[in-house]
Amino acid sequence: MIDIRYLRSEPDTVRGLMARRNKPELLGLLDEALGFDSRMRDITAERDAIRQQVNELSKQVGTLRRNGDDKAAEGLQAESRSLGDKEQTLAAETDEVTAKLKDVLLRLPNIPHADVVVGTDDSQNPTITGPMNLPASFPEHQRVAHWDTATALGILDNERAVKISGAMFTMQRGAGATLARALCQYALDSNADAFEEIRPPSLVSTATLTATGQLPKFADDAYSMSKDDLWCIPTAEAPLTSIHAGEVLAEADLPIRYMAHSSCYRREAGSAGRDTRGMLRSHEFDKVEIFSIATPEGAPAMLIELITRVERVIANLGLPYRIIEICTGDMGQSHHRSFDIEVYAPGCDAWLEVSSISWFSDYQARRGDIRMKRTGQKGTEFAHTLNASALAVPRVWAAIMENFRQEDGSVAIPAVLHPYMRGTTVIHAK
RNA sequence: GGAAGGGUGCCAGAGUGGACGAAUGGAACGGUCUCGAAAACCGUCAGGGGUGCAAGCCUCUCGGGGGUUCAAAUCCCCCCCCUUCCGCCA
Repeated sequence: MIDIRYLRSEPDTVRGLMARRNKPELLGLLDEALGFDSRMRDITAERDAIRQQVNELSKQVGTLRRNGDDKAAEGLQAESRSLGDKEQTLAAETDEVTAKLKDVLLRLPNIPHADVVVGTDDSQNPTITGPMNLPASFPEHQRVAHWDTATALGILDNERAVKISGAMFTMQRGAGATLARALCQYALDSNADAFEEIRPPSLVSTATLTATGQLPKFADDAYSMSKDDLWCIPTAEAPLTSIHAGEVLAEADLPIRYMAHSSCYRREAGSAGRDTRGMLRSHEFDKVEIFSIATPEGAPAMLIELITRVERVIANLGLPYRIIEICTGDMGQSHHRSFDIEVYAPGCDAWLEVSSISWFSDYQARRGDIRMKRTGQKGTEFAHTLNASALAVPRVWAAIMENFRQEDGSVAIPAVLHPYMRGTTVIHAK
């Protein structure tokens, strides 16, 4: 959520920053929020004034009763009772307007950082690093789609995955399955120097998915279990963020660094039929996420740290990659500033998004009520959250199949993964 | 899933309708004392919302939500969570 007090005190600044997202309807939402807020404060003030009178009368009733003056007490009770009726009407209206305001605020996206490049869509995302490791040209034997290579090697069996679960599910076998797991282990080990490993729940509550921003607006994208009011996590970001929901953290304990490997579940409601072959898009995939809660002033440095860490993980695999910044028109709902790392896949002839590194400012913290207390100061403020996919398995797996395919159709495994491959350094057909 | 007992501030813990946003103890922080520390003593010590230049004032919050009442931590209802026992189970 954005800060309603910020919007209230500097509406034009917020309008200006939000306009950079190039979504005109957002300005209407801002005005709606301002309207509800103004109304809410008016009736709250009125309601509280009546409550004050009721509280005072009740105190007097108590005193009169104790002194045995029941007749006077009854008079005051009657007076208080009629005030109570008025209070109830106002309270009902307050609740209604508050709910409306909250609904608008939950749907409003985050305010982009002032340095984010303005654009309308992903075609305007600037490349800020690279391309790195990109050869001038690729030999023919690398111009083969990973699904063909992997199916021929017997390490990808999507046909049976579809039989088991339906369209857009994948299944790796043998060295292919080992490779998927090796990538996770490698990504975790690469960040274990500073990040505490977490094994969070994969099924989470509505509140948890609301904190990170998936709900209420993107409910169709998530799998839900209506019997139990639980949701399958689309990313470990959700449970990691809510670890400290409702807590007040000491400034001295920040930044907090967590990492987690999890399966991720996505309905891909808007993209049925797209990227249906191979490993580019599926309903269930594995990912290692790195996550941090930082102070507002510590957040920019943490963003750099996350980018640096993810870049190192990808670069050490030897894959061609580039880093792009997400422009205002392409930014996600919760993002304050965001970067993607893409790897090049010569077989598909496409840049594949394999990691997203994001700074959420206090947007998620406000939704999840994650606060911090400054050393030696009174009061609290919202912390900042940031996260990055350290490694999303399927597309990296696919890029390895295409970049390291050899003339005989086998695939060489990057050296950094060898420790996790049970001795396999090249995947040959069985 | 069934039964019983619980959920109060940073922690422990009192509070069963009115003087309670909450006794008492501990912790923490500030101070006095001290060369310094300990002890002792004094003080501070919840968060949200509204309002105000500010000091302050008002309001809400005792797991969550509803209800009864002039008045609820306290009475009633629903839900959640924790503990123990039983059942089931990898």
